[in-house]
Amino acid sequence: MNVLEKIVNSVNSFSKSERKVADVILANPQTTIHSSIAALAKMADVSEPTVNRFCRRLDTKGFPDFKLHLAQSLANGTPYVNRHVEEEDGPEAYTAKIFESTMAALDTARQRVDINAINRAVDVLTQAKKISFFGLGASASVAHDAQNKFFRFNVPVVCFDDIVMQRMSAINSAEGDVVVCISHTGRTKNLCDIAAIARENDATVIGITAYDSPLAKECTLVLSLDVPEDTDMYMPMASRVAQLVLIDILATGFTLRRGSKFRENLKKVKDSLRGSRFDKKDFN
Amino acid sequence: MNVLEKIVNSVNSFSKSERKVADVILANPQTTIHSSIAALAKMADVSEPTVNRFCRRLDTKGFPDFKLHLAQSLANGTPYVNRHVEEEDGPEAYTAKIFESTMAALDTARQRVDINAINRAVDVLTQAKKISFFGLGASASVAHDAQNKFFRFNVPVVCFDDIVMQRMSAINSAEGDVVVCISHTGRTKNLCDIAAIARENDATVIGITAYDSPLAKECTLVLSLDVPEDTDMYMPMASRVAQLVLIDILATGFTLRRGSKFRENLKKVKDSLRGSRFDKKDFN
DNA sequence: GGATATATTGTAATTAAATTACAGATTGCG
DNA sequence: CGCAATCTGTAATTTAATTACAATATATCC
Repeated sequence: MNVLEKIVNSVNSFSKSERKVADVILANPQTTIHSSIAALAKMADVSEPTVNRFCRRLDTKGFPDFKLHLAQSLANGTPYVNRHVEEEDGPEAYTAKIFESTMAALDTARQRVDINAINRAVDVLTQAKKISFFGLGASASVAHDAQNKFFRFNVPVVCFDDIVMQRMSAINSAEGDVVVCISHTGRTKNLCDIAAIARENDATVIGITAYDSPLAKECTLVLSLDVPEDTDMYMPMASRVAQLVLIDILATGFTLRRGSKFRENLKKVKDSLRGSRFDKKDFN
Repeated sequence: MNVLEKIVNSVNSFSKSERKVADVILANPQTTIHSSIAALAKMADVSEPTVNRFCRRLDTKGFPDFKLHLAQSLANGTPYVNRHVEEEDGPEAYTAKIFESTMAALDTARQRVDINAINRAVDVLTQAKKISFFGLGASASVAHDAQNKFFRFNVPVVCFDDIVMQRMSAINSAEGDVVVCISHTGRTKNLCDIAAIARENDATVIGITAYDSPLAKECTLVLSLDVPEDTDMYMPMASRVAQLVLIDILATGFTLRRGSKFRENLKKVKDSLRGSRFDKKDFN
């Protein structure tokens, strides 16, 4: 385990002086790895053996060994152990924290995601006559993104962020159509309705939502992410990124399933954009 | 630069004995970081001062410092390798690869992002009379997401993914207004026009785009991400995720700047959603 | 080709750093 | 309040790293 995390986790088992050492190290991990035990002891206002004991308590052989571990932790990219943004964080701190917590969220998402479900979802999508992406509020932008990606596959794709349009679209769905409902909580009533309506009309409903949620119950197939969300900010952040990555995965699975000649189709779409863009070289 | 790479690169400038040291280190880097200078000297069959001189030649302060650098290189070398999806990948493989390459992209984005620019952007946003988010195609969903986040701050926020609406909105902008233009390549002609128009009308234009692009040239302030994009798939993936995280960061900076009482405002917005949702406990 | 200069390497001495042993201080508990 | 257990610091010791210098090898020039 990462030494920095270890320090934070075992803060309780430290003695008073050891905690002083921990505080100094956590406050300036970068300087610590370039300090001698004497310098660190002075900074923490403790004696040198105390620092040494601190190192040993963390299952390292001594101070030099501890510095080695610390250096590796820092390189690994976890300077800010506490990944939650706090009131007094400066731009440097909150930027790092948000990047890191997002990466951490993606990491857990990767571990928890159900590959089988993904495979079945790709199956269903490749066979779809029409694909609809529905999301409300925060999840609407994810739906838009999905539309943008699947649209390139030359498949009928629809995306609505308006309840009424979604409803009409759901009522008009038929067998062979696939409806993808996106909601982090899975507790948005309107979206549950949409899922139910679509199913009643024989569409296959894929839910990108929390497992065991009301929405999940209405779906044919559930893709759950279960990302830990920092609710302090009252804004969905990591969950939405994870949803986007999931969309990427579905789109990738789609193209792979369709085979190589299909990929030329994608290139055509991309090339079509050329006219609307400045050339890569000759501007300034 | 990575010490290991440095060793490989400067192999030519080493003397005979120094090369012996280099060989031993490259052969067992892991044991090296846990060895004393004496042990390493013995392994390489050279004297201790030779090892020390070797370390100095690599711009380190001495042997302990060298070990520190080496430890960091080793940790840095194996986070998540940027792995490209291949034709024959199964669901398990491409799922893992996409997660990992996204995480890798976020990692480089974090390292390259300009904290100062972020801070200034937050500055500008907190003082804005009106905030507009503009994106086209793939970047439209990022703009939507931004709108969704900043909307909660009770600031006038506007978001258009339609060129005509963007144009009209840009023309109507005035001093104190902030226009955020989002484009991965920064070469979308229409968006460059929008940026120019907005600036002519005294708005502050923030570009979330490639550094040194035509769009960047039209902006007051550029937030560049420079994420390596896997163009094999002909779909923007990692770049969009990075953009989203950047929006998260700006939004977070915004709330922090506004202070704690402001955060209650966010809670109110969130609570307002309650009526549209199923209760957390009593369904099934 | 040999003599001198230059660079390289090693030995031994020195210095710096880390660790240990032990004593004094503090805290908790009866 | 006093004893025991746990911390903490001082000083001694050990270990590791560095420096100074000498010896050796290598290159250069006449």
